[in-house]
Amino acid sequence: MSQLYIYNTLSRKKEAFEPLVEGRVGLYVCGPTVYSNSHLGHARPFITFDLLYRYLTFLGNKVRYVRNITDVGHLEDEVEGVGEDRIAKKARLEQLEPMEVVQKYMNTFHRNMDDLNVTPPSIEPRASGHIIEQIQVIEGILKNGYAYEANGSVYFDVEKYNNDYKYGKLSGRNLDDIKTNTRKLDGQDEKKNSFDFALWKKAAPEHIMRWPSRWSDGFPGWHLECSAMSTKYLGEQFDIHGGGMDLTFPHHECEIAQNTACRGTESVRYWMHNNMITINGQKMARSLGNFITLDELFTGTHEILEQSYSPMTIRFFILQAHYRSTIDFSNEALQASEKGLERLMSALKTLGELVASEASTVDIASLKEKCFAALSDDLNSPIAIAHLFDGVKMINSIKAGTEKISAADLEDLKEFYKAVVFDVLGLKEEGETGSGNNEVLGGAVELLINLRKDAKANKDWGTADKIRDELNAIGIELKDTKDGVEWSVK
RNA sequence: GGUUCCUUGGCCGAGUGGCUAGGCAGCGGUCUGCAAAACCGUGUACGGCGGUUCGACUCCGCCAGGAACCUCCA
Repeated sequence: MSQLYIYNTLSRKKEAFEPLVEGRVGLYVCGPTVYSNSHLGHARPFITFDLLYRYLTFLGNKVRYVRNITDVGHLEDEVEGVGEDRIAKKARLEQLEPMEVVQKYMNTFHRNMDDLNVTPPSIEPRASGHIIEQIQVIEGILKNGYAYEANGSVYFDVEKYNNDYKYGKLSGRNLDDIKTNTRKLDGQDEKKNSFDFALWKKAAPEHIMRWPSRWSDGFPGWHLECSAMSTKYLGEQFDIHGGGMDLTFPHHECEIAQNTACRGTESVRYWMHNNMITINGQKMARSLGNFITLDELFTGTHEILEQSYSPMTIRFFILQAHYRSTIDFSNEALQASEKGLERLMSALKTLGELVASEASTVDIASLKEKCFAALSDDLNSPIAIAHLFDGVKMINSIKAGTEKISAADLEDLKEFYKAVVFDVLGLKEEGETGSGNNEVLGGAVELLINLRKDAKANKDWGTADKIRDELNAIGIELKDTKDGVEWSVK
C-alpha cells in the first residue's frame, strides 16, 4: 500500500506520515461544545477525521482516537469580566442544570454522529471531568514562570513565552503583529497584555460551574482542556491533532504554548485542519445565525431546504470535496450528491449480481492502485470517489456485456468496493431494497408486479402504467430490465 | 488595517508546466409498448492584464472580486 502523506499545518507542506510507534497512531480531535444542536458545519471535522481514523485503521494501524466534549470553561465572550460560560448561559435561559444542558446536547450530538456513521472515538473525555489535570498543567506553567496570578485568576504570559519560544508558529503570526492588531478592550486590567489568555478564571458569585483551587473558586480556560486531556490519554508526544481551521488561532496556538511552557517540549507532530462549510459564500456558524442543524437537514424542516437529505447524502457531499477546501452549501449541490450516491450504491448492488467470465477485459489492479494513491495523498477523497465512479462504469459495462471479468478479478473487485465504500469512506446502505428483509412488503409488491406482468401481456398499458405510477407515488420504484422487473423503495 | 487563502465549463468540485478528473444537469443514439435505469457517443473551462517559458489553467507580478483568521467559532 502506498505511503500516506498528510498536510501538516505546522510546516504548510504535505509530509510522509510516520507514526511515533510503528503500527500505532495517537489521534486527538477537538470535539464539540455541547450547548446547542449540531449544525452542518460541525459535521465536517468529524466526518473528515472519521475518514482519517478509518483509513489509518484500514492501513493496519491500531489507532487511539481521543475526541473531547467541551462542557465547561468556554467563554461566550472574551471580554473579561463580562464573559459568561456558554453552558451556564444556556442553562439560565432554559432553566436547566448546566449538566442537564450538557447531557441533552451531547445526546443529540451522539445521535447525529451515529446517523452519519461516524465511528465513536476510543476515548471521549469531558473537560469537567479533568479539572485536576488542568490545574496540574497550570501549576507546571506557573512553576516555569510563564504564567502569573492576578486577583484569583491565572493568565498565560505570552510575551515572556515568546522570548524563549516562538508564539505563533502554527498560525504563522508573530507577536509584534498581534500586538499592533489586538483591540484594546475594557475590563482587562488584570492582564499584563491584552493577548494574554486565561488559564484559570475566578468565578463571579452567580457563576454556577465552579471548582476550588488555591487561586480561587473558578474554572479553567478553554484552551487548557485539550492540553491536559491529550497528554493524559496520548502521552507527552503524540502523532496527530485535528480540528477545524477556525481553531488554529488562538485555540491550537495556545495549546502548543501551554504544553511547551509546561514541559519544554511540543506534543503534536502533525496538525491537521479541515476547511469550513459555507453558505452563500460565507462560513456557516452558530454566531452568524446562518446555520442549518443536522436534524433539520435530515427532516427537511429548514426554510431554505427544498427537500430532506439523508445522513449518507450529507456524508457523501462532504467527502466529494477535499477536506482542506471550503464547500458551499446549496440544494443543487446536495441533490447532485444524492443522485451520485444513488448511482454508486446501485452499482454496488449490481456488482453482487455479476457473472464471471473466462478472462477479464478490465483492469482492476490499476483501479485499486489509483484509488488508494488518492486516499494516501492527504486523504483526497474526491479523487478516490472519481475512480470509484470509473469502476461504476466498469461494473455497468460488465453487466451490459460490453466488458468481461474473470472470477478472481470479480472477487477482488467486490472486496475492494466493500473496503473502500463501507470501511474507509464509511458509507452505508439506507432504506429498504427489493431484496430487503421486509417479507410482507416484498410479497405484496411481487403480487402487484405479477398483476402488471399479466396486464402487459394483454397489452393493457393503462393498468400496467397505473400499477407502476401508483407504486411510485407511495415510494416504490419499478424498473423493467431485460432480466425481469426490479423494484426498490426510494 | 495585519496575516493567510481562494477565483475552473449550466451547477458542484479535483488536478497538472505539454497527456480525458469525477458527479449532477444538457444533447444525440441503443434498448423499451411508454417511462425509468443501463449502455454508447458528445459540447461547454480554467477572473482580468502583463511577464518567465519552445509551451501556462498550472510558475512570477499587478489588478479586480470573494473568504478565513486577527474575539467565541468545527
